Amino acid sequence: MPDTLQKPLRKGELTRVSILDAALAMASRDGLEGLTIGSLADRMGMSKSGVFAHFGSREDLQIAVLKRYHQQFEQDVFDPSMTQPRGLPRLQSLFTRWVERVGREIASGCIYISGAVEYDDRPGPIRDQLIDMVSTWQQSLLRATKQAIDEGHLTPDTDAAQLVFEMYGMVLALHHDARFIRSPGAVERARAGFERLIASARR
Amino acid sequence: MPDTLQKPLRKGELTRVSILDAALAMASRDGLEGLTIGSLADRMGMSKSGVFAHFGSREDLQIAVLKRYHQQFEQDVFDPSMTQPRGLPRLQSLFTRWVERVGREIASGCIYISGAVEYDDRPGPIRDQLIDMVSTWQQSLLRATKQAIDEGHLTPDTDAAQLVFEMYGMVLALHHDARFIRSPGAVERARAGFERLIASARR
DNA sequence: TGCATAATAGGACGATCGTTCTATTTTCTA
DNA sequence: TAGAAAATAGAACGATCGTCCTATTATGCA
Repeated sequence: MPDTLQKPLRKGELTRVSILDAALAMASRDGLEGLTIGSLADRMGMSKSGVFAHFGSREDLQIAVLKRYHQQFEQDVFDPSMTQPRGLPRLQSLFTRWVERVGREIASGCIYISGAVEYDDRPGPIRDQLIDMVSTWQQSLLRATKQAIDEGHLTPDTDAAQLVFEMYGMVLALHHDARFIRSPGAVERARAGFERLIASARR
Repeated sequence: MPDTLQKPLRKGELTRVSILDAALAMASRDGLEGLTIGSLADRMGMSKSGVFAHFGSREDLQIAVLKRYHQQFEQDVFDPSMTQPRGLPRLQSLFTRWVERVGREIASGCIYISGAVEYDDRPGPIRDQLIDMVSTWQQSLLRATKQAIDEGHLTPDTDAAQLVFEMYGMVLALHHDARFIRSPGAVERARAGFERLIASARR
């Protein structure tokens, strides 16, 4: 094996990751646009320029945060669901894990959702990156839904894209009610809505 | 009638309203937090201090924008629906007018929805005001749904709060897909979702 | 253990923000 | 129409932002 990917393991690489984790936590709470190098430096106990040096620009930092969130999301929601049998079980796993994650994120917030509002009218690399990630996730849901139809778990006349639309709405409503309104029971409502949605497409 | 409410009709009052309209348009596009006195002054062809003088502070301006949005929302969605017979017709009118409005707002954006994300973790008077307005709207939907049950248009075992939760999710998904993803047909999906939702609660 | 290099600190920059102060112009009224 | 009051302009303030430049400290390899 040629040593194309050498192992740097330099100290700087470690602090870069820990900065990224702090930035992810802050961006989850205050939004990607609320992420500021000064406050990030305070949180890290570093100087502004010390933090800045790890990323070429604030925009590069924001994109790095986005990629890290995506990576954690896939690892937490997507990957384990792929071990489930294709069709309805896999689709249910995707949704359940998604809802559980957003439920856990109530105190911090989902960057896919907050980012969609922050960048719906702000063109640039961050918006492009975000749309790419969210679209990928929606495509995964769509694929799993179509497979559930192919496997005969859902009726053949099921509108897969419509079902994904409503699934997404369920999670958006969960995020809205739990995080903004702070009304309890939103996780259960999202689950119940999904059950009803599947039930009406099953037979 | 005592002249408790005299008619000032001063010029300042007129420009205040036109500033407010410009501010509403800008806040719809860029969010309430993106609203800036400098850019607002540019748009109005006025000086910063000239604009500022009409509102005691930026926060007061933001709250004024919020109240104006609320007023237009009620006038556009709520009020005309109240002329419909109570029960399902009224509920359908509320949802349809809501969806139509958000559909029209694709180029600008709904402040209730963007504000929910902007202020889900930002305490203060703006958040309080926003929660008050959104809660009022949700209560209106809940009341109309309960009336539809009472009138026998929906089955007695219908979970009204759950139905409102899913209605809200449908509009959030519409806003998300239309404004962020820019995928066409979201308005039709929201309508179709509502139809299915009502159909399953009808018999 | 020395030394090149990576990592970080400190300070300064221009820009933009909300806000305040004062001066000037416009509007309304007696 | 003169004069008080309202509306607006202009400039300056302190704060914060991202970014750049330079000096200092820490790291890791020969």
